[in-house]
Amino acid sequence: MAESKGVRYGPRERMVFSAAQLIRRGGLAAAGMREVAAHAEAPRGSLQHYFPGGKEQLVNEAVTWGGRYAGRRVARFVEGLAEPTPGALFAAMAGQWIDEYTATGFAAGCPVAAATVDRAAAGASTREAAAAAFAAWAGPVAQALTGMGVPAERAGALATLMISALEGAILVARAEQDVRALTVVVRELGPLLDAARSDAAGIDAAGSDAGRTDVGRTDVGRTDV
Amino acid sequence: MAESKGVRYGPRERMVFSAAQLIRRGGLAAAGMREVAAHAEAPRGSLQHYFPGGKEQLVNEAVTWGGRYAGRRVARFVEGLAEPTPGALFAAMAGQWIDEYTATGFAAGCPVAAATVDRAAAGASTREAAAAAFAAWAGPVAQALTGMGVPAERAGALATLMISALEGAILVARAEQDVRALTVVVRELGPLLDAARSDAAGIDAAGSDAGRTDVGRTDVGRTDV
DNA sequence: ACCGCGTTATGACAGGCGTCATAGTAGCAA
DNA sequence: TTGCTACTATGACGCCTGTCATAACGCGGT
Repeated sequence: MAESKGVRYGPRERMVFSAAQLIRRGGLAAAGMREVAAHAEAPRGSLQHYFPGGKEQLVNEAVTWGGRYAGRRVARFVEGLAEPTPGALFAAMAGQWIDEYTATGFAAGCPVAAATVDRAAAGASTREAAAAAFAAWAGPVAQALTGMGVPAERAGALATLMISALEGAILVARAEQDVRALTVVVRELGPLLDAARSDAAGIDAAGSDAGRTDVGRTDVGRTDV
Repeated sequence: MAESKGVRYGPRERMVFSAAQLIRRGGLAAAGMREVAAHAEAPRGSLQHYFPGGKEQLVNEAVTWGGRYAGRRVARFVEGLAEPTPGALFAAMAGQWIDEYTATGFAAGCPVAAATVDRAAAGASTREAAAAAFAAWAGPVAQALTGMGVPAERAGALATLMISALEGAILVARAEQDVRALTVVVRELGPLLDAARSDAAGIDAAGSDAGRTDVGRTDVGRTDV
């Protein structure tokens, strides 16, 4: 995104991208090889050329891409925040999903989650790709938290909490076809996250709008996943 | 589970049960009709007899069963808690998964999550079954929270938060093949949940072991899902 | 004996899947 | 031109899926 060069993405990248999209919508079963090529407007014959490892390779690259994308977004979110607090970052992360769901419906979820659900039991390589994707996502989050004053030894745990709550809320939201779960976790988790800053002593009790996190549109970055 | 009557489950129930098990492991694609019958040791010909609605009906019943099972477990957890606090309930819920994963590995996840990931975009009926399953789970949780002193208007939100965080942590745990995410969400969320009790004023700041939640084995109920 | 009904058995069907073999095209290099 | 390489095209293979049609079984009722 915004790679700024005028290059059209090549067929290989488009197929990885399309695979991620289709996985987002209906799991691994919905991402048939023929359908991926069609969705990417790429020649079917290129599949065995670019992905000699077959579907497993394609899926793994799609999952890896998803993790890297999420990680890159975190940095964007941070620099787009008016008041950089942990709760505000979490609100921005969830806000991306809220925006997508309200704008275009609840058709798609997280590709890493789908790959985990469908392949965690079998195939070690895809499971490892999913774990790496979560790590590539949690890393920037934890780093951002430390930058906001959260003690380093706590940042990793809070990053895991944020990602877990977000993934779960995405699931519930898709099932309910309602962003309620997403707004709820943002509202309930915001104060906890903000209170984790080491310089935020004494503001953990109800009051204090200092690190107040709003639930709503974020307008940070693009939602063109 | 402990239905106490000596009746063996009929083939119909066994097939629903087996479908849920297989979905837990590899998503809807891993729950083929023939395989469900084999896993349930039920005659293949009974499938079209008991489930004239085809796979969709079977899956929906499996998802519904999963939701009801989770809801029933909540009541068991509550009555098994030494000190009934919201954080302790959450620890017990996550503890069931920690126990299963440490004992038998990370092969299986939540069937409702898998069904949501695989069918939320298509097929409205399965998506509705998933939403109903989450509701059948969140209801008892919210009720238990109010019984612990959480204001009624907050209990629903906290139940959603608990379920979301748990579902997400299950995902991350399976990807990482490590219960870390589960223990982390329990530890980080416990104080927040306990502080939500209306009679818990002033104990939200670091100290107070009153509602301390331990992460670890729970030994509450069976894990025979 | 006979019927009726709930249940099971079995095989076939069409369709989709991932994979592969094989041939073909385009473009650059010498 | 010739040759080499990167990429594309196409059809077929075997396998598995969900579904259906059809027949048979078992057993209680009368």
